Amino acid sequence: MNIYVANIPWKASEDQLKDLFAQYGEVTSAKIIMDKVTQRSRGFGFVEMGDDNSGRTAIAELNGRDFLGKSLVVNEARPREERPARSGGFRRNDFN
DNA sequence: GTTGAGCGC
Repeated sequence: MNIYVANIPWKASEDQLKDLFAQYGEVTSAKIIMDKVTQRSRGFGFVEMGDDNSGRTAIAELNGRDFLGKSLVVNEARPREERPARSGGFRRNDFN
């Protein structure tokens, strides 16, 4: 279950985020997105949970909840940009 | 040492 977490305070770390979600289920991995150049916290991150049910529970319980003084925004994450290597599949002009 | 809408490489 991929979960998108926004409105994260800049003082928060991945461990705190993982610990926060671990209360509602097994957290496979927690990651806070940092800036590419300055490596500073962008204020949002992603949490992956083992159980989809626990993930939904964590979303329902942590969405809008206070976290280090900021109101968290928790939602289901969108599928990441897939990195097409050399997938022998369809091409965009195969319709011709 | 700063900032606060938004989706990661």
